[in-house]
Amino acid sequence: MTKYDPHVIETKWQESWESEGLYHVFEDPSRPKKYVLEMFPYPSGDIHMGHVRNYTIGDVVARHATMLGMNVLHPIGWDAFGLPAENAAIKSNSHPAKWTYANIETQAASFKRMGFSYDWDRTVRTCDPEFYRWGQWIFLKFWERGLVERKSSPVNWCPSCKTVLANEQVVGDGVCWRCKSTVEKRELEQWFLKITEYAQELLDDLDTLTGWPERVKAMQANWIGRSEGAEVEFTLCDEAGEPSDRRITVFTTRPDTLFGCSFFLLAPEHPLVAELTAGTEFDESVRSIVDMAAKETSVERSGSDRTKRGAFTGRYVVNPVNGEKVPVWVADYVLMEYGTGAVMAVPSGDQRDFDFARFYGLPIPPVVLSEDDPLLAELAGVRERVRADVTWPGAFDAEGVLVQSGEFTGMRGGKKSEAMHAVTAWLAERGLGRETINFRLRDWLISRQRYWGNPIPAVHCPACGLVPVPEDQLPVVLPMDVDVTRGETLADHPEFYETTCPRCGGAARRETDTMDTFTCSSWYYLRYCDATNDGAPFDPAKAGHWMPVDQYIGGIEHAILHLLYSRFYTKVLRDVGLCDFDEPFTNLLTQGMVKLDGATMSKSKGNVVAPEDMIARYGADALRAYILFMAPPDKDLDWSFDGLEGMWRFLNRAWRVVDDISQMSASAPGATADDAPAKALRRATAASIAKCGADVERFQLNTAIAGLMEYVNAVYDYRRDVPEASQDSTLLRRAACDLTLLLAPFTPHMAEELWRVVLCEPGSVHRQSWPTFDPAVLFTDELELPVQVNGKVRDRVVVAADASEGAIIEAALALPNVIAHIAGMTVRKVVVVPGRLVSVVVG
RNA sequence: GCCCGGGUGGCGGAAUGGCAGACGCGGAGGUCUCAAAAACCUUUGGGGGAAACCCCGUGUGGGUUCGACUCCCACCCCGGGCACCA
Repeated sequence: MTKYDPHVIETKWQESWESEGLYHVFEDPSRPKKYVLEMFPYPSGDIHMGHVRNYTIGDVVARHATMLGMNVLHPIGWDAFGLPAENAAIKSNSHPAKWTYANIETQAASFKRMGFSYDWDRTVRTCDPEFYRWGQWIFLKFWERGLVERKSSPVNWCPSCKTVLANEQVVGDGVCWRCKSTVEKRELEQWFLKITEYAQELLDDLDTLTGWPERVKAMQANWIGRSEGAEVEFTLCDEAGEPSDRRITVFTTRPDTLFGCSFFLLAPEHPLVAELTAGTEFDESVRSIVDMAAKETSVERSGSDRTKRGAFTGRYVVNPVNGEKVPVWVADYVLMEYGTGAVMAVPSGDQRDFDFARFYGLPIPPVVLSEDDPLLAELAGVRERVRADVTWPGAFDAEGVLVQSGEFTGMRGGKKSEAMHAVTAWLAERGLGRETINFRLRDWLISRQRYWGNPIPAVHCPACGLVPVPEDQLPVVLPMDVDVTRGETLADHPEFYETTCPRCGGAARRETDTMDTFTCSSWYYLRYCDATNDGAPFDPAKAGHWMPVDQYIGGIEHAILHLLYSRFYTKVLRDVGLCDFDEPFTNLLTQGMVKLDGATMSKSKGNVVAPEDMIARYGADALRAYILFMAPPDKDLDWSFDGLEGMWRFLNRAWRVVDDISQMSASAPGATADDAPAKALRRATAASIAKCGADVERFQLNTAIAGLMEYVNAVYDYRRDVPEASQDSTLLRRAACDLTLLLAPFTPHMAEELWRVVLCEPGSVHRQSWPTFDPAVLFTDELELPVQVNGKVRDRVVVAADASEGAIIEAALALPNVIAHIAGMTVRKVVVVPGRLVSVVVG
């Protein structure tokens, strides 16, 4: 009789596994490979419950796959660059590297204490030169392919983080993803990766990701934001309508409404605005709109219930489709970032234009009418404009029939309509427009004005311009003598930035911006395949063996950011010739958040439940099993202490029954019991093996554990129902061994102790095969089938497993409660679902 | 507004068109004990009934089906993403 003592056995086995190299893995082509990966952590400090959940899910999946005989890669590493390290260094008067590496040590110790089955030899830390060197190398490959651009544009600036941000890092109501400060727009010259060149493929390939959750794919599709339409050329003209040689292009999804364009709009930031109004009487009023827009944040400027403001520029453009002269206005609701920053206003077909037209008294000529619009009687078939206003309360933007639209009158209009294609074709023939696809996705701004990041390998040469650092000079090493506590960045270190041009040898300045941390996380999963390679980021053959990641597990908060960037990197590396696959992550599991009373746990709120405290009390195995049991992995979970005690009880119950069975003397040879309890136990064993495996494969880890509880209950039932002297110890020992094997992925330490010490079985439980069973055991001689009368269960019938349909019906109709419910009625039909139920229809 | 996901006991949750509520927490009662803890046993959706058993019940309203938590249509509510996107 031994006691379950997790504190002794857990650390004992952790040390043992490490010295045995139990989780060390190498490529073995003789077995099917499986790459199980959890999103790597940021070394923020102690681990929290979210980590426990994320990495436990992955560990169960990896261990189960290993027991199924697969060649499993299950690595870990740290996403180690980033601003929190700088902030922490300032606070503690230290260096970001010191803080980062110390936290990595702490987290690594916690992960080991949780018993995760990582191959530690493949550990990646993105702030190690051995890693970031290859991030720079990949950047140069992007550059060679024309995917790197340095350009000036209005960018997001976080005043608190003192750096620019990518669009994807501006979240919610225009706040910084990390510090939640409101982001400002600034016109700056920055480095971009041209992710937009892959917009169409990133969108199209979402359809191939059948192993991804719908909502993640929907979020990415939303973010990429494809819309089909046309570019249309408007020609600037003078007040008399005499055209100039100056054209302004607009993007529209509704070229079919072109005849309804009654004014033309420019964004306040549009470069033409100042030029058009300079020195005219309109300059002042236009400037007031421009200034007002500039002062407001993008949050203040958005919101559709806001009154739209604008000013006439005094200039006109010619509508290409009818030669009409329309006034050019500046309007604060036109965005420079989307389309061309210029819009053809069709107030009858667009609510915003409608509001604007009403406010400033501009005409609203109807061009697309609903079938039931009374105006249709007046305007049907009318090609010329006879009406320039409507009595509608708002714009009509649905499908309808064209009126007052020249030769297109009578066609069906709407998005992607007949008229849209016809008008676009007409424009294209005359060189006045073309079909276009517009994306919401912007290029990825990757430069950061921060120290603790991967230096951008570029040199500014007064003679040669921007020059890439040659490959053989990589890495551009991040110097360690920068004092962030004094607010220093690389730009404060002449010994870093003073250099010579790699091309002409003249004096030059090294780039002092670093790369967005998301560049590191966009390819780290490839590095794990070949983590110590010092001649390349990875060997394509090794990546070819392991990639793509079969199962990726992480938080939903990366639905756009990390997952989109990684997909982009993979596609570029494929085009570079380093990968032969299109997508990095075949299956994705987005695990839910761990909350406390509905709120996210955070140190600042002081509502953190520390995993370490739970381990100290119940051990890592109980914590692992409990966090999995609380809810399905993809659902948010509200932490509660109540059930943890129950999980502790379950582990003790399982321990006790295995321990008891291990001490039974062997039953007489050949004396295999075949009574009902023995059959029931055999069936329970087989059913549990089947259920547990199937549940793990579909990530129902909560029901997998529930199934193990049922199994333990079944073993107790047998021990209770059969007198001790008659119990079949062979059968029980088999059950105890199978139970231990099934527990192994979930509670690896307890299972190991039971296997090696209590049951005295040879070798590690984690080197055993997943248990199998004889399906024949699942069949029974007799079945109990529910009998429904008109859809309601009224009785149960016991029949032989091989009974004929006729015999089943006969027996069912003879049941007392069935007779009572069909009395006085006619049996119309009897449905027998084999092995399931009997359904009697009466009327 | 558009796009996703969700709505089941006191609670976490289960049920891949077939007995709704598995498993666990919590509750009630009991066994063991001087007592407690631990362990074990019984019970636990609501209502009626002594019981057999009956009625109601998976956000709402319809539909398909012998049979619907599950499939279809419409709607309500909650969570999330996008959004003055032309």
